[in-house]
Amino acid sequence: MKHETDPDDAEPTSGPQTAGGEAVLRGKATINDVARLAKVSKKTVSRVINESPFVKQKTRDAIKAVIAELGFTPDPQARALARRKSFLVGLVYDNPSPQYVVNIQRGILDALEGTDFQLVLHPCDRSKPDHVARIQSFIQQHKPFGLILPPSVSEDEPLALALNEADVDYVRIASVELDTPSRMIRTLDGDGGAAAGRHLADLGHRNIAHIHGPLSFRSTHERRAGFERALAEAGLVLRPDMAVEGGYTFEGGVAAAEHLLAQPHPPQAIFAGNDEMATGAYVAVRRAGFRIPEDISIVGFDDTPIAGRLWPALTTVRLPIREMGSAAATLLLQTADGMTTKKLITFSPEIIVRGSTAAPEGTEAT
Amino acid sequence: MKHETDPDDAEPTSGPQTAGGEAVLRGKATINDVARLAKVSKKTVSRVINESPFVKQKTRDAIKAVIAELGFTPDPQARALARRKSFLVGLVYDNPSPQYVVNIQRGILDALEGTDFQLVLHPCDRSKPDHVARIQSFIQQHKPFGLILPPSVSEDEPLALALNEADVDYVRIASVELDTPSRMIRTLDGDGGAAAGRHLADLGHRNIAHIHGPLSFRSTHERRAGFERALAEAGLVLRPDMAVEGGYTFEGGVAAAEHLLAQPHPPQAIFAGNDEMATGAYVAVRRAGFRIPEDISIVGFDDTPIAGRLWPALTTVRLPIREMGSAAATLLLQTADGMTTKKLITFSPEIIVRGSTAAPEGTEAT
DNA sequence: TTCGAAAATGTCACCGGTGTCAATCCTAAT
DNA sequence: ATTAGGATTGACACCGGTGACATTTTCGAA
Repeated sequence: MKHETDPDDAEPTSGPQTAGGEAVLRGKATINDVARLAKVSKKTVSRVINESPFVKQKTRDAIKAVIAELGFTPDPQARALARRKSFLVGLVYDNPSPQYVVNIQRGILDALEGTDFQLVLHPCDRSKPDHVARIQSFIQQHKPFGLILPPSVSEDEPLALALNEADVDYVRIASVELDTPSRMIRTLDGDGGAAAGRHLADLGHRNIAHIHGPLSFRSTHERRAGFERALAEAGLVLRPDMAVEGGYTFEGGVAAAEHLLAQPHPPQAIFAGNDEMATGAYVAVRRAGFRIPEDISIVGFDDTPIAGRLWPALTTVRLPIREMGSAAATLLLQTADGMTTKKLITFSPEIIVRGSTAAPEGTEAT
Repeated sequence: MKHETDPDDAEPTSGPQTAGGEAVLRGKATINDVARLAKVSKKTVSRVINESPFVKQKTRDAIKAVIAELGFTPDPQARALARRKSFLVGLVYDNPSPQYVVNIQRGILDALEGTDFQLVLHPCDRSKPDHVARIQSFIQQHKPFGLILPPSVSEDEPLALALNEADVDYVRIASVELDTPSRMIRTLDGDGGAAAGRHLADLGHRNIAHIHGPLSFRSTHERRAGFERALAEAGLVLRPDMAVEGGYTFEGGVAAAEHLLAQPHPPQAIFAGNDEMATGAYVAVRRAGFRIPEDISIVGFDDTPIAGRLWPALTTVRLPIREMGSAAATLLLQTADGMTTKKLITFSPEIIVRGSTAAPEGTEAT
């Protein structure tokens, strides 16, 4: 005697006790309850849940009504087991800037809201030799529906290769086309760098320095290349001794700026590859006794929250990070709908002029 | 004829094809593979996986050897289905300070590293009337192993009540004992506020203002109470017009500080309830043309990364947020080990004196 | 009216574990 | 040598869905 195969199963017999008659949300209804009440097989219910087109409209409506009445929601674990695919979206990151990560998270969460998917965090350390293996084992165990890879993880080609082998979808967020093809969110970092360069050149600066990120980040090169291009268009060049690495970190920014200021001809303006380093530059510049922007102009990149919190507020190149995260998640979920339409979404940076840049003293802007 | 009950099942017969003889990591071994090779029932393997004490040492060793050889890891989804409990730890938050959240995340991830658990993010909006229901439905669907509730979600008593009904474990991070009993991480925010007050009083400030958080946060009251206590010990009082709310946000901090500076007797020092608001105070103070710390001293609370990035660096009350997150996760996982030892872990804040505070002009510190 | 292919629905095993309870194995006590 | 009772281990159903494939409807064409 399993379930009662009684004749009167037309009544909402068993299942959660229906006291008066109102729908019951207690104890969680299962697909079996729905099937019984709708008098169809659980497979058909399953079809309705999964939006299969092979269900007669009338049947579908009836089942949906029962689902609504019971407040039924399919069990993610059971589905995951049967499908060999969970409802988790993994964010795999290794990024020195916490602000960047939070915003990506927010964007992803925006897109995931209302879906069956959940965001799981999976930080990694690319400097460890086994980082790819760790991610592989994460995938093998948890079978995430997909992964989102922001920089610099997105630029990890060995990882991409491994991911292609493994059975996961993923969307990468990066500033360039990458070797391994995949769906991606692309940012035109070069344009951003160019905008920064143009802005400073337009203000009349001639002696401009650049603090860039780690050479292992593609964005480092993109931003610098765009920047140099703009300088060139203004008839300027980035002197080798005016380009210093700052590791995309605050501390790196401080050190790099100190180095620049110690030069025989300190720069009038500094373009930092991200806001963190720009913030570091603020500190170094102040420590050295210079004023911002009167003595030295500073431009950042990313427009993370700190940019607006500094004094004076930081002129920076805005990247719509949250929107990018959201777009990445949306792209990833498209597969779920079956329609794999877009494969690449491009975002353009935009310069946000605030208080940290001005024409050099005794000069007028162009 | 289910499994082959053949005589020669001593050989590693089926399972993943053992080509030469080396262990196979492909295609993920299951508990059945392990059971077959170890010549025991899958239930016994299950016992070993779950550290059941009722397995003979010899059997256990043999099974462990097979597990190692096969590189077997149990499937979280299958376990979750059978146990009606997933391996997810949910972080439910609604906190205006992103820095706080990131650090909690980091701490949790530190503790979860190496365990079978994954961290899923579950932001919520306490101002929405259905926020408790949403969390309930999240729990019902995903059956998280446990939740971690930082402020201000931790102070949500209706939520706590609902959680007690539901079948979830949770650890709260808060600054006071709460009505509903539960395991928790507690911070002595009062002591922190007192440290800030003492520091400013010791420097010789007499006219001290306070920008506090939303009244709906317990920490707001704790911090203020401690602060006032310290002032009282120094023979000072916090005048009502010198206490303004700043919503724990940057913008709120700016507005609150502007309000304070517009008073007939602007304060010589400001204690902000968190670093975000302190950062806002920096901006307002500068806009008004005052210097920090020469004209006005500022103290923050939390010691989030921005504190060290400001110029001058912010004197603040440090809360070991990351460690707290880690402790919360550890507390949560204790249940997993069966031994529910500690129920409360207390962290004490500590004042970090940096460049934003100094004796008022023309005065010497005590 | 009849027939065949497409449309709709159902059957049944299985995903990879765990819970319950029965069966078997030991070991010390009789 | 027996035997009771705890220590181990196994059998089997089940968690709540999905996949592959079989079966039944449905409906236009012959």
